[in-house]
Amino acid sequence: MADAAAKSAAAKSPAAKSPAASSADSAEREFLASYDPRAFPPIAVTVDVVALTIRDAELQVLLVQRAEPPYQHHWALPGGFVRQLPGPDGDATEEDLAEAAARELAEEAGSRLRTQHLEQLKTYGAPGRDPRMRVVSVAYLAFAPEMPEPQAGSDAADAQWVPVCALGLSESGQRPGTTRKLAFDHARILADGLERARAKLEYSPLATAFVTEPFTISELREVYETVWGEKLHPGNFHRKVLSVPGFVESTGDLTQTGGARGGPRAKLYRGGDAALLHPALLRPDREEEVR
Amino acid sequence: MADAAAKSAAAKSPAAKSPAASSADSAEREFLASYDPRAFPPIAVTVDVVALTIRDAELQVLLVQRAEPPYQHHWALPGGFVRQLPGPDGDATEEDLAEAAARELAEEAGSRLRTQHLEQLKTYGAPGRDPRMRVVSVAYLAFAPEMPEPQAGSDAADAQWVPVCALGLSESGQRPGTTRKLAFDHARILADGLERARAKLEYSPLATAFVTEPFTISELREVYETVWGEKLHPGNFHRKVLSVPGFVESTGDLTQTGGARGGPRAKLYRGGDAALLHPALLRPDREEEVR
DNA sequence: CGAATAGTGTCTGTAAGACACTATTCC
DNA sequence: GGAATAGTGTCTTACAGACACTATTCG
Repeated sequence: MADAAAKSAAAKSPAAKSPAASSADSAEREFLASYDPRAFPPIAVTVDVVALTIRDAELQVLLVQRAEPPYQHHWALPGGFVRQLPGPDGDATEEDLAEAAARELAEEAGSRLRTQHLEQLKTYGAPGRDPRMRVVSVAYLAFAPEMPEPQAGSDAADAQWVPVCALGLSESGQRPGTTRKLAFDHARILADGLERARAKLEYSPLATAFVTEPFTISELREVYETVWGEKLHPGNFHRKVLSVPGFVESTGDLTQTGGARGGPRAKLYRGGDAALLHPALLRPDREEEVR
Repeated sequence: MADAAAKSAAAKSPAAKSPAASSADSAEREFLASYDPRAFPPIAVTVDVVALTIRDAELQVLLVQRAEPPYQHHWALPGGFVRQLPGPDGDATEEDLAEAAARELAEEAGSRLRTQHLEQLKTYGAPGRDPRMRVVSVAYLAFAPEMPEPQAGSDAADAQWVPVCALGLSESGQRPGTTRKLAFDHARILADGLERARAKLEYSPLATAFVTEPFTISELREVYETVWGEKLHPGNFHRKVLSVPGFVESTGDLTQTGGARGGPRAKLYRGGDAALLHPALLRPDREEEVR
């Protein structure tokens, strides 16, 4: 519906609203819509990424430190403009949104970051969310297994994994004046990303994106416990995971050693072929169920 | 992260990648980012709306007929550009994305359309999805109760409720060359909207957005049956709905008459205060559960 | 009256959670 | 040996779905 701009111009003059008039000047309006894109109100399109991982038994998010104002020195989600690169053949090769998100992640967190999953989260376009101009940001959500080292940004002032609990945001919405305050509306984007992640663990096999294969059922349980922030019953969790068809499949191997604090060696698994978990692993006691 | 455009320019010259260089010319880059928005690659931002209702016991979607090329005479989802209107005080009053979606709906379907629910669906930004220029479209999903008459568009060539089954798209993806082919990637957007709607009926009280209050349990069941395309067991459905706290609440009244083909008068209900259904009303036999 | 519908009762299979228990391994 | 963990068994409760049944209303 890109020609709606022409229609919107027509709407401002009441006479143009009649069906008879709408085809008379259609050629001109089409010309405007087709060949003068800069006549449109400038709206910048960016992508921002909520990249989550589990480090030190904590849920952590990748943040970069802003070098420029506004929000200079504040921490923000990695992200940036969707590009229109000149392609190898001289044509304008354009980036898909997901590609742009993956690129920003690689640029700002280093290419060592291997993301197991990248999905679109939500789009944020409230006027004034960027003080300089109208910016519509398409947010993505990424999951990564535990990375061996903190990320040194290759294209950002600084990049770090930060425990989400250190950011002082409650389940939904930001608590004011606590620790680090994120730039723009990134606290809200992060909160939405966290809620999405928590919900997706219930009915999708995404927990496996947080661990490296092969993994044990206990490692998988730690993912759930960390993301949900609740202790789960080890025995029941174990039985439940194995009862979901396609969630995990056995490798036949065992861990080399038992647990650090004792216990037998555990069987090893890799992710199965299920795209949806059935039955789902529901979060315990959700009486809240917003009324 | 709107200043990423400056960064992206810097990234093209390798020297600028070093942290030392990044603060030297920061003032200039900030100037560019702040005051020359038209220097950015032009990306148009539109909103498109998947507006669903139930008419004649069928799930129908609101479509408008395109008056201009490309896709002239094809049907498309209502939508259009996000505007930057001059406000009453001379300031530029900008539209929020949801406001833009609601406005397009009113303009193209008439203000009589009262939407009970409007939520963001997904954003579509693949290069080439509009043949004229780069267009990123934020899609919204709307639910409306049965409207008394077909909508005559106030700002579109033609607007109509169209049964989704007449559009020849399967559960996901479009079947080629069947009946009416939608413009752009709107068939995919519609398919995504349908899947979202079907899923949301399971765990949210959104079915009530398709009926007018007060309603009977049977009317509510028809919503589920129509959206899911499956017959449900009347007795079990009845008991289940009433067992979910806050889903519906009784008005104490009865229908004036029994069913058209016989049966006793039914109790009337209105929507309750639940935001989430617990337990959820899951779709029957979903063995597919994509493997 | 016959057919269709509103609403309830009952039974079965499945799943969730609580609890208990054994076997294995670390320290 | 003591403590912690892997994995299994069992019991209770809750819920989904199948089926049966009554009562009410339309034609």
